[in-house]
Amino acid sequence: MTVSSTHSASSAEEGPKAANMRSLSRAMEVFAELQRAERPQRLSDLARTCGMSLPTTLRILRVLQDFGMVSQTDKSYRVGPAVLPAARSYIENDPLVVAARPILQQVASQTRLTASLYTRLGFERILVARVDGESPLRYDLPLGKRLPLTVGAAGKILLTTASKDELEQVAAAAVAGGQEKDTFTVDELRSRLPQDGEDYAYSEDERATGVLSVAVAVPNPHGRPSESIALTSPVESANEAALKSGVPELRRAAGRLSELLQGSVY
Amino acid sequence: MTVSSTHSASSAEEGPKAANMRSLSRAMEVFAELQRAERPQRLSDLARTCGMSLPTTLRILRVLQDFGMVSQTDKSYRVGPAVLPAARSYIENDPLVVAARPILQQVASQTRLTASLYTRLGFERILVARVDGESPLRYDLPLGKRLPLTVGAAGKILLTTASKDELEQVAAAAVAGGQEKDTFTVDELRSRLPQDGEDYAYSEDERATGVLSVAVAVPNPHGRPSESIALTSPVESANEAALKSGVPELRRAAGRLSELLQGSVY
DNA sequence: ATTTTGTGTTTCATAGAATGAAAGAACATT
DNA sequence: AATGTTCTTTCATTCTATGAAACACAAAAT
Repeated sequence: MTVSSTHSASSAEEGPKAANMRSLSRAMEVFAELQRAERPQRLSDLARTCGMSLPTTLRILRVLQDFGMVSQTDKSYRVGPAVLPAARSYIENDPLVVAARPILQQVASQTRLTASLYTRLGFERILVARVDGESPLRYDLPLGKRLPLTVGAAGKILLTTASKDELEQVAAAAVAGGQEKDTFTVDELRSRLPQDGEDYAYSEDERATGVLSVAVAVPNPHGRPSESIALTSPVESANEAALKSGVPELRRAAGRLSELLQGSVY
Repeated sequence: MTVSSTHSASSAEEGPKAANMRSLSRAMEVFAELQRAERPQRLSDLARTCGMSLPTTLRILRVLQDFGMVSQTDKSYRVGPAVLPAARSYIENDPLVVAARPILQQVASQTRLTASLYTRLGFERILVARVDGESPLRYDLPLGKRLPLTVGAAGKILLTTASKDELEQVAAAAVAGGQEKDTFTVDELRSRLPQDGEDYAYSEDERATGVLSVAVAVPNPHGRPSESIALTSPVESANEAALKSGVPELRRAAGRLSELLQGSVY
């Protein structure tokens, strides 16, 4: 029963990184940097940003390219097409995501709101499934979008059980990531989080203006949940009370999903 | 001006693999195997299938897990959520895919058929963009789907410039992948491909029954195209003539996309 | 043309990381 | 409990990953 995710901080700076598999770790950093960059990168850029030598970076890119994880045109590298089948595989085969879809569907139709499943990754959360309610939130499907933990109901609820130490890391990461201003403190973060005793989080105009949201965590055997489900609505079509009335429904859904994390099943 | 993709064969068997970065190559094989499996895998399964020792496999999984490329629940491993942001990054930032969208849109609206962009990956092709015409082909969005090269217009057109040697590899891979029967020969494959002089391929009931398709390749500086665009329709709403009348439009679209592969642009 | 500056690529000796055998823990099954 | 299986850790050895340096190439500057 493990759902761990160590992943030491590190963005541009040096991360004390996991001891093992240096070359693989570095390769993943290059890959991550390619995503972060959002545009084709030259070899020398990548080498500098990732803090490794040109030959090493080149060798990494060549192998990743062999597997389609990286593409090259002329002298510039970018994320390659192999990530698409990988994502498809995740969406279609991940037991939690697969199980979540009908459950979200049910929640959405009962509440008539948009229901989403997030999973934590490092110091962010990722939208991994969504079923729209009556008033969809956006035109594009934001599946796979990286969102902060510190903002928005579905992020905050994942932090309620975090240790002081971890909150500090989260706060630091948020500042480093530019999502919070430099003066952001752990106390300020903690004040946003649900009070003890509350098992849901609420947000209003937090992550996006005009958007209301409630979220509950999906319990797992560790007591450190890494998934949350949320109800979201544009401010025009719902109010705080309407959203909060969906909380019991959310709780039930979370409970059902939680069973999948107990291990026993698969 | 390089768009290479060496990627020595290898599925379950030993591939003479690229000499470099053994650990990284092996890690990518584990990752590929996780996708192929389509269900959570145990450590020992992965080690056996990939032909590596348990400790090595374990170490690889741990690192991949740190980066979210792999998830673990209990004793079983699966593809992790980090692939979603990666795929998103690809779709939103890859210059070719980004440029293709409006072009496919135009083709689709002019022909009223579904227009798709495929890219070759190893001995398969992957759907990387699609714009539906009047009669959409399916309910689900098959983005990232792996499809054979040997079947379907968009696959075959990518093989027209292939060397005899490469065709042999393709044929062998198709047999090994179970998409073709054991007796499948290079000549049989070649007979499916467009005649010399034709720059488009046509297929009918090939990859899927009731589906017609024409495709052209997107030329690149090597003369070994790895992208193709296709028009597709269910048999009920179009016939061969209707599809083929879209070929000029496809050619123009391919020409525009081709410019992006000339390198000079970025 | 010639130099300069900035890249990318290859080579090579060395350090140190990746490796598998073996031993040791956890489990599961009998 | 006892057996068999799978997972995990340790550790000595090997071979791979590494960066310096030399080389190649291109673009810009002189």
